[in-house]
Amino acid sequence: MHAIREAMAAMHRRSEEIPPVSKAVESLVRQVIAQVADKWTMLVLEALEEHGTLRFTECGRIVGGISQKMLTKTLREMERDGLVVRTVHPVIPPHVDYTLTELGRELSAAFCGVWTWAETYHAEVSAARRAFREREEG
Amino acid sequence: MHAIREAMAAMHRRSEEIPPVSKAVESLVRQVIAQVADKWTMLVLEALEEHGTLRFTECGRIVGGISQKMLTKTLREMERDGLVVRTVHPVIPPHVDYTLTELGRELSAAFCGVWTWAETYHAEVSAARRAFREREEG
DNA sequence: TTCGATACGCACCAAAAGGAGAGTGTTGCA
DNA sequence: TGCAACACTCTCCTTTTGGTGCGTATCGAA
Repeated sequence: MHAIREAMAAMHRRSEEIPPVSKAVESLVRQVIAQVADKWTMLVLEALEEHGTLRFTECGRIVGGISQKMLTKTLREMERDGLVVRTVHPVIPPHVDYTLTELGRELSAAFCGVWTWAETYHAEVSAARRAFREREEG
Repeated sequence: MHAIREAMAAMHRRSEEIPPVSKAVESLVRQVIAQVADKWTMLVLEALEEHGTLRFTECGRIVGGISQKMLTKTLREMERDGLVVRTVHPVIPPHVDYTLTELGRELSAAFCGVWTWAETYHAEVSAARRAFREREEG
């Protein structure tokens, strides 16, 4: 799992010089993570995974609590990163739909663990928060 | 995996009325996800998972590129949510260290899939971005 | 003739995220 | 006397995130 960091650490041990190519890959992985580890991205990903192909408004309704602006932005970024395909049907009124790519489905599967964690442990998190607040106050 | 949503959908089908208790759980899961699906949280989680117990400055160095302010904030929130334990050794100069709890280790394991995805597919994401840009421009 | 349907774009604004740099408190060492 | 060490905190500032509401295109239906 942490092959890149380990390789970098080994190189670091050998020469104190981290070659720029590894740094580039590191930063790319980080950038991808930062992009993708986003609330709306996760929610849209899950909506598409569950419902297959969705239209714009439909997607927004299923995700819930997202503004049109953020939905547009999130979907555009996901399209740019190759997670969804956007298909425009040139009819009136306009009809656009979104489907996960294989890459998107893979990411969705990867996030599955985090969803499971949240569903399993949300009570523990709540308890921890209460305990923390009491420690702070009392 | 999507037990809550499915249960809610079923209830919705039956009565058009979603009971407040399920809504509360839903929103809690969402809140936990939103909190935890954060760039710095993921990075700190990984640093602690790999290195075990870490001190403040050490943790910041390993994560890399994080300001003291954000490191403090992230660690406090993780402590509040029961992901890390903060131990203060009352010596001079001060010595504070951070360790993952069981809950934190579980979350780290859950995120493992996302790290693997990023390491596996970052080249595909880059390619998709290039293609997207070319489509936009050309 | 005007309204509704769809998938946005745009402008304006508030709030939060995040960075840089200075300050703090105590002790041991030079 | 004065600096270094650590783990912060505080202030000031810029950037990003996110919300609201209005505009737009076109056609069919009322």
